[in-house]
Amino acid sequence: MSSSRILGWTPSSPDGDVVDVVPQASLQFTFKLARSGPSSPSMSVAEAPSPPPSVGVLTTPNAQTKKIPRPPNSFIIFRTEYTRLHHNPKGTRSRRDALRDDVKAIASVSRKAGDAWRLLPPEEKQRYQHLAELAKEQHARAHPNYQYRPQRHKTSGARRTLSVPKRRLPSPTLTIRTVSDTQTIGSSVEQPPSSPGAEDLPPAVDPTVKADRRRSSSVPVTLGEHQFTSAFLPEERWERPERPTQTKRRSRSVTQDWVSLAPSLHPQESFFDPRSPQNAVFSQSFYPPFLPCSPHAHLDTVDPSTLFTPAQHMSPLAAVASSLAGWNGAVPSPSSTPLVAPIAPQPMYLSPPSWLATPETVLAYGTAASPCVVSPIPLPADQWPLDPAGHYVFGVPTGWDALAHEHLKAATDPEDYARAAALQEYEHGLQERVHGVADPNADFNFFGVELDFDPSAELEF
DNA sequence: GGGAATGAAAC
DNA sequence: GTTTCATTCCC
Repeated sequence: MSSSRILGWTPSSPDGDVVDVVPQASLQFTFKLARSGPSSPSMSVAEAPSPPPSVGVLTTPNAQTKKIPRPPNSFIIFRTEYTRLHHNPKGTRSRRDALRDDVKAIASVSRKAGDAWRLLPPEEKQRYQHLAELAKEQHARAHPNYQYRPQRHKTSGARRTLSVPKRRLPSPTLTIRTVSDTQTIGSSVEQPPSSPGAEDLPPAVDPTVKADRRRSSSVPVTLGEHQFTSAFLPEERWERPERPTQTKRRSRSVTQDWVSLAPSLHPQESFFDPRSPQNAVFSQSFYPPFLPCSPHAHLDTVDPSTLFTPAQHMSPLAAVASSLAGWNGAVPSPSSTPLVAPIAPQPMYLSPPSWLATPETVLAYGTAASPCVVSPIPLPADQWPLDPAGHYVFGVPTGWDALAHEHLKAATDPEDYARAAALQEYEHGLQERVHGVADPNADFNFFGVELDFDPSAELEF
């Protein structure tokens, strides 16, 4: 049984940590940490992209003030995601968009986020609450002695003598129906959720007359916008990548039309507990359907360089997988490139800032030659969660994937779909590589593998 | 730097 | 019940 080495990097250990990849018989991919490793010669912190933005628990205590921020609550997480999706940085938006934004500027982001939050279906809210709980637990792990101590009697406090919430509206009585209730949806149904990817609500005008901000019943209900009820995206909205011909397939995978995967793509409860990774359950429904073939096929039509832009969403799973497989996204000639091709060392840009990381979410910055640089952000490595065997767990908390799914849905550019599909393809392709055959029933969102090969030998680590 | 949102936690 | 603060954009 061999073990390959993965160089880990964390902010707390700029020199890097050597992580031993320990092949196990289980369907888990675990890392065991050794704290004495040298940093990769081909990967320095300076080369690495900036760590993704944090969501409270991920924030590093300011080195100057050493103030430990509070863990974010569910709404804060939601709002962060909301603004990330709705924010159009000045300078990158079109004149038309800028004009539209100026008009919309009446309502603040927080206001709109609040509206969206109130209209969020309970099940989606629950997910954010779950994320908040996760953040809280992780926060507690990272800061065992932390205690919230709000500073009273600050200058700003005197101003709020009335402490009347400026705009706390009663929760509207909503009838939120999901797609499964399609048959009963009628004119009295409210607009489905304004989850982060959903459409903006009309801006608030006068707080005194906004007690009921429910949409008019005349607003047509848009099906398929529910985060967890649209495993498949509407054809009219999404342009699926053309299915490559079988001749493009170089893997040994079984032939599997994506349509036949449909029954397995349905909303389901998902969770990931690093303390019991064997019980991890992941849902396939977070991603749109994809074509079970090599990603290279899709790269025919998608500029590989765009796969690694900050706007791209790549699962940490895929990132690590890519690194292990020696694929950095640059596939100049798909027709002549084997499924997994050794690629000249070069920095990979695998840190889309849209990705949210938790200690359980391993982000990878890597190169083809230096396996990959693993970064749990920014929890110190010695505080990573351990599985019962003392290994560091590599996994993807589903909640964050759900957010990623929102990103995908928010993207109206069909190319985004293609990119996502290509990345998903890659995970699938790597699974093929590892297993020899892609399991159509496998959850490709969770890359659980049996390491029955020696990656260090094959990839010359 | 204040305001905006909601929720958790401390007073 | 009241206040602070977590995030992050806008003004």
